[in-house]
Amino acid sequence: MRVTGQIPEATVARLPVYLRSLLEVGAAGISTVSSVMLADRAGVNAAKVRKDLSYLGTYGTRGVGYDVEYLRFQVSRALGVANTWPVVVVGLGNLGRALAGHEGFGERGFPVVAGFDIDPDKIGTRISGVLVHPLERLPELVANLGAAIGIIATPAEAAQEVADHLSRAGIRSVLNFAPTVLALPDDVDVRDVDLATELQILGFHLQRANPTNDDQSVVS
Amino acid sequence: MRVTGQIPEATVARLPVYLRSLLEVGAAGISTVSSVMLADRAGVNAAKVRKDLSYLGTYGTRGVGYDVEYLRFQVSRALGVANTWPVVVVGLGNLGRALAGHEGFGERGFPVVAGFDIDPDKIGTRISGVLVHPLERLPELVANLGAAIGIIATPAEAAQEVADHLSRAGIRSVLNFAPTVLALPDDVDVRDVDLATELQILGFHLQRANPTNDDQSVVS
DNA sequence: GCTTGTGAAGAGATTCACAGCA
DNA sequence: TGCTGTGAATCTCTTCACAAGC
Repeated sequence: MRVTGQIPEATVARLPVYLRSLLEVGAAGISTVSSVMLADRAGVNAAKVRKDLSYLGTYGTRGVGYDVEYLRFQVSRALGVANTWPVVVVGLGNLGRALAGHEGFGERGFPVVAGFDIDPDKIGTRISGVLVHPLERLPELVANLGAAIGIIATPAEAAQEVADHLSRAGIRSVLNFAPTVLALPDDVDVRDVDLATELQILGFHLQRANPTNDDQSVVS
Repeated sequence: MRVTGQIPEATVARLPVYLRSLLEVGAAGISTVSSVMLADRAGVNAAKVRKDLSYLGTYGTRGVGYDVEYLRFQVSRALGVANTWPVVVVGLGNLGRALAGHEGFGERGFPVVAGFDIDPDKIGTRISGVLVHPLERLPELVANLGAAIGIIATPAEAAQEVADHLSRAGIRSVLNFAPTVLALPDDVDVRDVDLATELQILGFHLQRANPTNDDQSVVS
């Protein structure tokens, strides 16, 4: 007997990757996968796949592997993929526009139901198919549309204020693209995606790989 | 004596956040920060800040704190911010366009120097100020422009092939926005940013917070 | 006094290695 | 025989707690 209780965060973060792999494998007409094959597709090692899946339940068959369709169902269920979580995007500049039009969102149960901006020229227009409203209408529209997730794609200076608005409007999950740390109540779940930071991390490794004169290991 | 050697990955990932915080604090005219203040700005705890900074060297003053300007210099140096790493963007759809025009990149030493796409209508045009070339010219232009980082913003189906092209063209760092796992040689550093996955992780927590009928903890 | 720097303890994640079972 | 499921070992990261030093 196994109680499907606490799933480690690191595992949760990999479940979407496994789900994707299972969809690919299923589309290829394969009906059974081993942990090795899944690991290969997901870019991790087999022991990790087995350990991760074991947190969800005992869904494999020893000597055989996992039934693709059944495992796909179980991973979907664990992720709550059956649910639809409507999303609002705040800030329809460069990046907000791309996010509003990102097809992957709607396909995976995250329809973008409204946009918000402070630019009067944008308000009332459709950007990437999403109608843009003034920020003041956030509380009303979040409630009416049942929005669950807010995406912040504003400049850093505006992000905290937007986050406060979202939080007050009842949003409990925020995906933040603004390069700033948001202060929000504990019951609001925030994930940061900082594009420039990602490049800086790559840059760090490049610099280590190509040490220039003054930047080798240094004794100080 | 301290040897500035191996910095843990988790620390490296936080350095850009500290750097940002230091810039903010500096702009506010503050010349000395404590680990508590920095931690606050960076959204982590003070012990972590001190431990992280201790991997770079001994740059604080007991009883006082850190000199903002000096620490900023040291963190910049560790990150290799003095270097400029030219970036190419492959795939100028929705997202690629936004990335090509993302101001934060150029500002932080990652100028976007060329775009690549297979769409003949895009080739030869400027998208977000970046000239778009056919994929075939990748090797030539990567060499001529000294590009160090490749951003993949294509559909998943095209991503592996693009990654192979980048790798063959000499690119050693890849930022991948395509929702697929790339197979690349070990000397190529890949970071994945999967937007839909981020939402799925938020969705997982939402579902846990609002357990519906069939999805509570289950004994199986 | 106050704050850093850091060993040591603790928590969490990964990997190993093998028993258990089709 | 082959592959899963999982304790145990290991590694990594975080946090604690306090000596060192301004």
